[in-house]
Amino acid sequence: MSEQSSHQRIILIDGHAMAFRAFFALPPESFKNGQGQATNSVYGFARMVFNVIKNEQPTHIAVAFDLAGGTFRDRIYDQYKGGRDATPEEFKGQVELTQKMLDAFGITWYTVEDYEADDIVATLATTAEKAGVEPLLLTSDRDAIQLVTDRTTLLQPVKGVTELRRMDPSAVQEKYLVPPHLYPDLAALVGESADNLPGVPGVGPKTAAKWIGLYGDLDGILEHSEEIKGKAGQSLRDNLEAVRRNRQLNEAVRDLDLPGDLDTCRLGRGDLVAINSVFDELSFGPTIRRDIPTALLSESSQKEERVIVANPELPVIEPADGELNAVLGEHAAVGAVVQADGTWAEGQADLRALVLSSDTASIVLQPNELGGDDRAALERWLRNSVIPKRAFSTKLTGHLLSGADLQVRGWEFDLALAEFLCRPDQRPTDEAGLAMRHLQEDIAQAADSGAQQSLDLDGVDSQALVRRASAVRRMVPMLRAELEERGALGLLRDLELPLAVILREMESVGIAVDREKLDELDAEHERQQAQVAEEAFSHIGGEQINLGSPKQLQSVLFDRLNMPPTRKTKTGYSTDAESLNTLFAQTQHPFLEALLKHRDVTKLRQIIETLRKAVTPEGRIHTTFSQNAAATGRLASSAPNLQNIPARSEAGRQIRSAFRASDGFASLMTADYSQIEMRIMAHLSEDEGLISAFRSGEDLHSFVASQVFGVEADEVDTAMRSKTKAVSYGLAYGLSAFGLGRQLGIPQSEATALRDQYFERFGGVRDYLRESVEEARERGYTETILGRRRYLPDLTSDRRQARDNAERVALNSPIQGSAADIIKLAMLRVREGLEQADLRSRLLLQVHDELVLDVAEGEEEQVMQVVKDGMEGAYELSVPLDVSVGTGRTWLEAAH
DNA sequence: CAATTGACGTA
DNA sequence: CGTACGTCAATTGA
Repeated sequence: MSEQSSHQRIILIDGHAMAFRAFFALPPESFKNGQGQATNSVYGFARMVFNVIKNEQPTHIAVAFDLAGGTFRDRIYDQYKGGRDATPEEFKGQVELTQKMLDAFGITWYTVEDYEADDIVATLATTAEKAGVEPLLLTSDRDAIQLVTDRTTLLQPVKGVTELRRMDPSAVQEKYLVPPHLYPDLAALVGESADNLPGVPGVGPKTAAKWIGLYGDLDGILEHSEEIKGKAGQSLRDNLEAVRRNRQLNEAVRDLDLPGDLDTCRLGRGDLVAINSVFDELSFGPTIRRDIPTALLSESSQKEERVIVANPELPVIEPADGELNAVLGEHAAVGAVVQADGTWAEGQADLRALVLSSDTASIVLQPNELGGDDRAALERWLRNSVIPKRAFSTKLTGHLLSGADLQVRGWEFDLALAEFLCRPDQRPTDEAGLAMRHLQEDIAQAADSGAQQSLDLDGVDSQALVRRASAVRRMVPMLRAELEERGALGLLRDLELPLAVILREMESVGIAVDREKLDELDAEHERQQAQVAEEAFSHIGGEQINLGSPKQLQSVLFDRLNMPPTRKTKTGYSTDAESLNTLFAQTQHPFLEALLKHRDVTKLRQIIETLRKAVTPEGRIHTTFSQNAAATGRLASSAPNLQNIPARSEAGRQIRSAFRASDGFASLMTADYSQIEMRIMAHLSEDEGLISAFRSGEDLHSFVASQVFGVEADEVDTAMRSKTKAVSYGLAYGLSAFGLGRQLGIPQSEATALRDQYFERFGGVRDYLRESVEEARERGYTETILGRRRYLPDLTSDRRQARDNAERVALNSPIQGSAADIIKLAMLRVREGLEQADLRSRLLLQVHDELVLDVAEGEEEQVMQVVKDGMEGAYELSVPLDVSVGTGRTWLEAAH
């Protein structure tokens, strides 16, 4: 690490001045925590800290605050800093929060009774200079200008708190017309309105600077005040006392007695657990959560690390080499790099470099360039399941290594998953996305900077890779501690981590697709789309509007055809399917029918098109499963999403016939849980009625309906059944009587009655729902059967809307989340069962309550057994888990 | 050109 | 004014 010298640098921040600026830089109404406390200033402060650390790479940092109550300056001049506007209501409390946040950051802050923040800054700057540490002052207070020297630089905020101007002695001279040490002299003459210090009337910076030029300094001017001619001279003589007072007040105190020494201010004492808990309290979002640790735990605050670059000629992973063996053998993190955009080019991503990082050194290597012995050593190391491996994303890293024909065993920690288990509502920790963004930045950066001081690995900055890998390594213990605190370590180790391996395989295998079938479907829908569009145009006078434009539709429907207004949206009236149906019921206008049909066909065609584009040359589609996208713990599928392939409409379902068993396999198998969420509801609520409904083995909704309506099972008609079904599922979603009524097209009063009737028979459900929300409110989180938590601070919000929403989430999360837990367990069991029985059949997809598999010739019976057992026995509820299985040539045929 | 919005597919 | 997602096209805004 050649560029890093032993140069030390301290950032000194005037806390009050900057907190106040931050307050005005960001709108308080957009930054509120769960208690309604404004946090905009705190947020701005955090961003400022991040920026300044990132840009200046300091080794030390400290913040100084004023104390309430006066200082010695007030005793000298009772109008000092008078006449200021009252502190804005929303600023109150934010300084204390900022201080609390700084504690979590491990940043030392000071207050000194009777003195101002500026005096603290002056003292620290003086001390630092003496110790050979370069001070950088971050304050908007002009009193700090006097502190600038050739070793001390002032960072003056220009706009907000992140846009800073560097003020060194020559910059001060240029802007203020005097050198820094004379600025207080000038300010004494000119006055300082911020401190309510009036200067000499008629004397501005130019005159003051001229005088200083003539007489050397303020003392010289005062000595020769009688000689100064003109109006300004007289004005000076009339205000000598004020000038002397100003000068006395604006002199910074440089010799305060502060606790600790410079080392107290050293950067790198942050505590991730504390940081996150304080961010929770502040309701801060994902960006700052990601940024702050990188700054506070950055390389500059750590001891230097040796970097070993392994090239073909360097035999660095030979186990005989004691030191390097230790590097690889001990707790290493693994980092990896991919070349392009991570899409499935020929089914494989392209690994360009791999970083192995330990506490003592990092090794950068290019696995594909490695010589035979080294390559073999690397393979052995990666395959050894006893050696724990960690990565930011084990799934992504696994893909990359697999692309280089390297197999990994012994994954022990995954930062992205750990982070997700701690903060499931924090959205953008999409592992691939985040890693990719970083990598692309690296690549772009490497391309930009022609001069490379670090080794260039095909345009990838090896230093950046090392920084990332060691960041991962250092973050692991912190996240682990946090997981432990939240009781989620087992969830990571026993569920998510092994699942990541399975998902990697599923993504890598992909699912076979019948391309001709897709082409066929596409052609058919294209034809239909054109036909229906013509039909639609014919009903509005032949005008060829864009049927996909809500805006154009609005003008046709509501302006030209004068149809009654529908539900309001941000941009006008809604034209969604429900609104159009309502309009059709009112107007019988044939255009609406054609439009709805056109929507249908267009949607299907889009889906088909998306799928067609996703088919690889090998005739397969590889989705990506995210383990950290859905806050309930469900998986999400993307690029393309294979969890929303049409199933409800007949036309849509045909798309499923394009998914087929792979070559060399006999059939596709689908296996799904029936009513898993209602079963979980029965389990969690311990409602006897619901439990016996499941144990009876009869149709659930009919059984429940017969209870609710008090009729025999064979007297339940379809209307009763569907109403009951709507109530059942509505309950799990926190549905209101209003919503239920709308859904069923019955008056709200009737919906209320229906729900009451339901609760009369299933009182346990009502009690459970009520109690579970209350418990969540007290604890601050909901929990699934496996202890997966979801934190819901809004349950105690005083904003109705936010609270109601959180309550619905609290009702649903344990149910949806427990279902997700169960099918994840099932996937581990199925995968294990297939391996144990030495079967070739393989998992392909998971669709929340359904698994899809490739079944090899002759394995159908065995696979069915493994899958059924694996799923049904995944978790023991107080009701049985029922799984139905189907097989067929295509996904459509396999459905049941 | 990137971000947002409306609409709609799934469980 | 029912939970959880991802994707598309049109639109908006920098």
